[in-house]
Amino acid sequence: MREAKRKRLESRGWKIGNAKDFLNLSPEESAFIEMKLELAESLRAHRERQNLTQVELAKLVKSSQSRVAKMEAGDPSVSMDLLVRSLLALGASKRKVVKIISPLKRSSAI
Amino acid sequence: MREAKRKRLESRGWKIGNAKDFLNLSPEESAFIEMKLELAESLRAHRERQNLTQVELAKLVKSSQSRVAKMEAGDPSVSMDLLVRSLLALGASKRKVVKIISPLKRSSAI
DNA sequence: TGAGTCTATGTCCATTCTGACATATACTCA
DNA sequence: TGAGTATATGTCAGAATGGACATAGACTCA
Repeated sequence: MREAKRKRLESRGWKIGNAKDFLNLSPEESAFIEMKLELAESLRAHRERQNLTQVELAKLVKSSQSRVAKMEAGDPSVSMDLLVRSLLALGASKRKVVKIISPLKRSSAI
Repeated sequence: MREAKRKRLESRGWKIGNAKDFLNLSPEESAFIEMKLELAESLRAHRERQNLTQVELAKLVKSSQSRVAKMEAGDPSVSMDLLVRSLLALGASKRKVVKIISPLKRSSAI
């Protein structure tokens, strides 16, 4: 719990300041964290783009809302595997932007 | 042990034939496996280009020869995290790695 | 032939990650 | 106000993955 919290804070630090040497991280470690954060942001962006809630995405990837929240928060407890899998699931998802437009044209939206 | 072997064979199958529906894998699962195999190949390529043995690479990434062998073999027991970390440790650029694992950019799905 | 080197495979136990649950916060709307 | 909905955070038991070890196979060289 100590370590977990520290790591989470570190991630946040990266997200905001993006300082090179925020803490004693090797270049590879930094690159790895940055990649995970990019995936996390991308995940949120794509989810919102498709007007899905975290609960819906969770169902889509057979996970839970809380884990989706952690994915998007760049929580250190989520693996790159899970992030990538989720992105793939979102990409393959055929549920579209229908929700907003549906009153006008029902169902036609792809 | 049963399941593990099955998955390993599947991976091999993909590597060779790259048949779409070799076994009942969803498109996302297939894409994910293919990504891991690309990372695995890339890892071996990088290592060999630098004339390192598996033992030396293992030392570099604080792992063991057997695990390196499994990484390069695309064994299902190795995570994408480990593959990416190892590639970065070998000096692969973040950009290059992202190119392999960033799903939605390459598959055009939104 | 046999020793040396490199890689592959199986197994074990410890560490890490995951889904699920509980709970809290924030926002909207009536 | 309070109910409804969406997201955030903590926790934990079980699943997935990790390093290490043993061992086998393939190859070279003397």
